Amino acid sequence: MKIIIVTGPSATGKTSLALQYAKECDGELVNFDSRQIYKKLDIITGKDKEIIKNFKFPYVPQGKQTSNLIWLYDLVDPKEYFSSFDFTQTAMKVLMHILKRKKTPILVGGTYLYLYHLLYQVQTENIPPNIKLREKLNEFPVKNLQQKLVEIDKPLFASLNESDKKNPQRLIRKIEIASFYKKKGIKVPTKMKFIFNDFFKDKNIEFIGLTFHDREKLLSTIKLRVDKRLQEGAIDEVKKLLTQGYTENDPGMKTIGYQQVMRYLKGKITKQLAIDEWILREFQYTKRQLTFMKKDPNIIWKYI
RNA sequence: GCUGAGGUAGCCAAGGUGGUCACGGCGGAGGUCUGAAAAACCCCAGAUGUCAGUUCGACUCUGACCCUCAGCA
Repeated sequence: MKIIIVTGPSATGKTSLALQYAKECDGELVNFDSRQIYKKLDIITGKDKEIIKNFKFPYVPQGKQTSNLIWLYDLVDPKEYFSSFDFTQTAMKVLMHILKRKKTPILVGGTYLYLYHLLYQVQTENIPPNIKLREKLNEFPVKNLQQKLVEIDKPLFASLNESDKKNPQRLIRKIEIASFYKKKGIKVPTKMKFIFNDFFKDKNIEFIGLTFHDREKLLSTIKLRVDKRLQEGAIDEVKKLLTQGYTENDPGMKTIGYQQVMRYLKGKITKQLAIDEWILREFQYTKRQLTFMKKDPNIIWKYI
């Protein structure tokens, strides 16, 4: 059985390539873009709804299509949390469903962490996030978070790298984990192993990464992308969300583009500044994703 | 042309009675990544407008010059 994966920065043509594969091997797309999971965030997250709508499966008479061309779009409300764990759980169900019907799953997206967990993570214990605790701990300075973790599990803290030791979000997660184990009276495994997810072991995987050959091209493409989104009505999309009561603190709204446009609409920055910052954040984000992805030896890179 | 203010990294910007590696922020490079990831972090590089003078020693004091801004002409 075949599974195709297409990843890389935005505006590299992931969707077109995925659709090409869909035609070639009777496939169905599975989105792994963390922002497109959200309902109502269409324009700025760049959902290709038009392309999808106009897609025709070959060899299937019109009106007889039973396939869902893309999965995991519009799954949750912007006010809801959705984690990489949630993604993995949902994606596994979808993948099995697609394979059962003898179709080819084509994973498409840019959130490498989601893919990483799907492909490599072995979930040993079920330790859900404690939102109340997080909200409380978010008020704490890093020093206190470090102390707290040291109190609960000193070796775990010691095993963290310099970056994580100073990272509030990661420390809070570690506190959640350490507290869980302590309550159960089990020692926290400081080193957890990564194994290739069993599900993928017997599959024929084609793992494609699309990227630009230079940064200038990346930046100019992002500029054009942002321009396009503005023309498509990005500002109105945010206006509408604001009137519906969404705020910059909602999980889904913590997204590049929405943050900047919201600040513009609230009169905090000029429109030009909002646009410039949107482009800059998008560019920086892409560089971070590429840093993460390039460690994955399984990706076959294609430069455009 | 005169008067005033000022010239510190790509941008913003602190400083001092002259004395080890000149505070920061943004941006840039490189990284981190196990239930927030379009998140949150780590880390590295980079500067005293020019030329003289005073001094053991000047980014700091003096002078000239160049440039910027404001006001007056």
